[in-house]
Amino acid sequence: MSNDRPYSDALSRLRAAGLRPTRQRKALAKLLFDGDCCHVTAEMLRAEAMEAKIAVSLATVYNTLHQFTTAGLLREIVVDSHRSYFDTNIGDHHHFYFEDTKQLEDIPGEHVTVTGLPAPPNNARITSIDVIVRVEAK
Amino acid sequence: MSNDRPYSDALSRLRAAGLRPTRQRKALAKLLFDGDCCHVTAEMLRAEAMEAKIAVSLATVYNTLHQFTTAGLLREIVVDSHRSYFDTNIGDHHHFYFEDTKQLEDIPGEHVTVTGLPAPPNNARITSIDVIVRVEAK
DNA sequence: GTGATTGCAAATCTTTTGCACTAAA
DNA sequence: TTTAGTGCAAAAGATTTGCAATCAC
Repeated sequence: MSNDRPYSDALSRLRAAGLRPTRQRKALAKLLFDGDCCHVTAEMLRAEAMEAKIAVSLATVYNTLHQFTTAGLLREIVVDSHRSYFDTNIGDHHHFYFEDTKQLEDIPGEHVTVTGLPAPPNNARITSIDVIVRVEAK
Repeated sequence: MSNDRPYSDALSRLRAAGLRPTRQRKALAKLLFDGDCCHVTAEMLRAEAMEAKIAVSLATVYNTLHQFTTAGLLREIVVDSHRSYFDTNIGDHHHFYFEDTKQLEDIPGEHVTVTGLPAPPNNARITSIDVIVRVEAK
């Protein structure tokens, strides 16, 4: 519990996920999990990396985001047909989406309940229930 | 209430929306609103049109879908970051999304209720609340 | 006739892929 | 050393745009 061990944290997340901790993955994990931004697109993460003087190609950013998502470290949020958002908050929650600014904001999941849903057709299994509240500036 | 006046219906929808009833728009409106398919992508509608021997360019299909959406005749459903779906059902309802087959199915809205939502931040106004239930074959 | 609409092809944007190169283990 | 991971540039989709030709009114 020292004042500075974000790096080892990113490292342990990678190890736990069985992902080889390469320079790029460690750097991106650090940006994602130690940063304050929890909703990112590939382009945004790429920009953050460049700003932090970390050399990562866009292809690697995409690969990494998907690997992290598959590993359960990230969650993909679908709110815009042209852009993929990834969320570092993998707990149960929903989203406000500001259509003007294209920004996402978490809605804690504990209190949100969806009632009245019918059973899925042809005994399909529910993967997830996403609630997107689209808002615009008044 | 004769047995066949789908055409005039499509026509009146266009007129009501203030859209000039061109050959393409009438044909697409007919396919959309008289057809039994209520969730389409641009590609799907294009294919339907070609099958019906209606010459429409893909660009016009896109333009038309957006014009119809803006006019309130269609609603865009965001469930997949790589494809835009348009829904001819503009009433209050939600969706099942079959991730395997990439198919949408309506969930009537009357009985579905979302409770526990906080008020939107910075007094933003709610545009819509979308509930997507993602399912996969068992 | 005149302005809206269309078609086509090119442009754009996001995301994926192939493959030679590099780096973990 | 061996295998996974990376970068780049090219490919692939989906969607849009520019502009001349065409159509509705």
